[in-house]
Amino acid sequence: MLTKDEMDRVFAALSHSSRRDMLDLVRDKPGLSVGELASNFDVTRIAVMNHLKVLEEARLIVSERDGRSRRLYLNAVPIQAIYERWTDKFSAHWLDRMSLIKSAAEAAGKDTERTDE
Amino acid sequence: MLTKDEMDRVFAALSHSSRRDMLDLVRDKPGLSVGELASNFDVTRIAVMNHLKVLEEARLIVSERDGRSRRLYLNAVPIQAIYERWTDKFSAHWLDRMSLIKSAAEAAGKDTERTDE
DNA sequence: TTAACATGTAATTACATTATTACCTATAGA
DNA sequence: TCTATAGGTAATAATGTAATTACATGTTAA
Repeated sequence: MLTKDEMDRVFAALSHSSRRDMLDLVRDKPGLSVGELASNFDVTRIAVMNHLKVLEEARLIVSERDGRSRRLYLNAVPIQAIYERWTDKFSAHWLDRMSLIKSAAEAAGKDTERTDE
Repeated sequence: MLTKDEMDRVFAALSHSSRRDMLDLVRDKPGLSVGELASNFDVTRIAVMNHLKVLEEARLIVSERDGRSRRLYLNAVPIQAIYERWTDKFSAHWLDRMSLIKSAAEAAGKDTERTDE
């Protein structure tokens, strides 16, 4: 279980699409270096490092030094915690109420580009 | 499945802790009015409405008019989509690599205050 | 119709995040 | 050593988000 503060950091980290992309890349190439990671983005290496810092402070990415480079890895623990938050706290209720919610959505005409997804 | 743009809106909406709290409240009292929701927060009603707008644009909350008030409901669909993203795209890999990731984290000494060696 | 109420919009200000340039540190290998 | 390389830090500019006050719209009930 994460503290409220850790939860804040994880959600803040996930709120930027480049950072979500970074998680995808590190997942696909565990042990990727900072430079290799940065080469996948249009922004500067420094911008990527700033994002990396946010991800590391949220503990979504962990790293180990390897000579003059640094190897990056995904850390699943915070994601597991979020998964548990949603499933335990939300989904258990939400699933029970799915039909109510869906009908409410349709009645409100807010969900109308596609009435069925 | 959500578009990249819809995904952006959902993560952005979830990034603010007041908005996550609002989801909890609406889940617990489906059909809650805007004013009732606002009474749970220290900020102004307008600030709450701004948050509400973000949540509605992310389709995490839907609403129906009821006379001069508005009833709010949770919409589980975007959460389901995220859940599927993480589980299909991330967790399947992450779970396979848990031990690798954990040992990497410990080697880097980034994941715990305790240096267990 | 009118008063009170519930909600909504606009414009502004304060604050936080993102991306940049310039500079600094540490390592591998000729 | 010296130099190219990989990474890291600091300060700042540009952009985006959050919260506010003031005003506007629409609904109920007397």
